[in-house]
Amino acid sequence: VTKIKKVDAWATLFKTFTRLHQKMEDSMKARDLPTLEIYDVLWTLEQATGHKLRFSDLGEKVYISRCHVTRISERLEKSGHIKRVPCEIDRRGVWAQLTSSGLALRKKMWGVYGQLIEEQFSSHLSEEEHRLLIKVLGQVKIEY
Amino acid sequence: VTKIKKVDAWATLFKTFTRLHQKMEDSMKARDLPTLEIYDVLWTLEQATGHKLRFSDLGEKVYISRCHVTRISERLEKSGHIKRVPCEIDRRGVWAQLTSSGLALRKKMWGVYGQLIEEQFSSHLSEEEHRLLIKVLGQVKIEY
DNA sequence: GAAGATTGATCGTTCAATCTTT
DNA sequence: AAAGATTGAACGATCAATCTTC
Repeated sequence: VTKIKKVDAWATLFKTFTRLHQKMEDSMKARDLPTLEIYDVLWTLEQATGHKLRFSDLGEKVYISRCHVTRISERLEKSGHIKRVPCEIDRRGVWAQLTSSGLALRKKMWGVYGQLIEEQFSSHLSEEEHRLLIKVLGQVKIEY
Repeated sequence: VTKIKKVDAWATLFKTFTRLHQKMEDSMKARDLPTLEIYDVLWTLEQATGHKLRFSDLGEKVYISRCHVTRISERLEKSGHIKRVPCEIDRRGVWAQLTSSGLALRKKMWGVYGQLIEEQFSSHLSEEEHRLLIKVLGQVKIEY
């Protein structure tokens, strides 16, 4: 058993993820589809009750800042994939409401994204290895 | 043994890495240090023979585009961390030459970065788990 | 005063076009 | 013509300041 450097595990994680992610973004763009970040936003809205979330909640779920949520929502509204709806309960807030066009886009994106995950990632791993990854990476809790 | 969804492994990888990375970038910025991408550039130059690489080679090693290399090098030269040296053998090319100030910055960054890797990542994993991650993630070969 | 969201300004990244050398 | 690098323009992200509502 040879002694390993712990930092090599981090380096491997860094490089593997970064290149995989880059490759997927490239493939999405090549098909004129939005980024995976946008996919995350659409998917998060779809899962929410009523297909809507307040900007602040949306931002927390997908880990992006307030003004970034505003800017992304701006574009998504322009393209008709969400609608901004004033929040009646708390008039400071704004709902991001997924439209049927937004739902369709999410599904269309999944057609490509899901295939990329299979081809570029899952196909290289056994079921046991999938399980292991979930377990090991799940142990990593970020401390603030 | 419960059946798992393969996509959950990808989702875990995605979220864990993204948040870890974000947290580290925040910590670097909080100490007025450059991004991890810049760290990668400096470290790659330091490892190269003569502490220098042509822009095109540098770009390939750190997986960034030509014009991105130009822009980053522009800033690194302004701050004195690299020098642009015309390539004599092939006059189309330009060397990025690490300066002593650049080397010092790389080391200073490592003081923080190395600690972050330990605190936020390695400390949550056993040695065996480190080894496993390297093996499993190493199997993932990106296809173009 | 604090929380939610927006805006103008700034900064960094990316695209397409360009220039030089091979 | 192709490879290496650069540049202006467009685009996207981020910061600080602002506005409204709680």
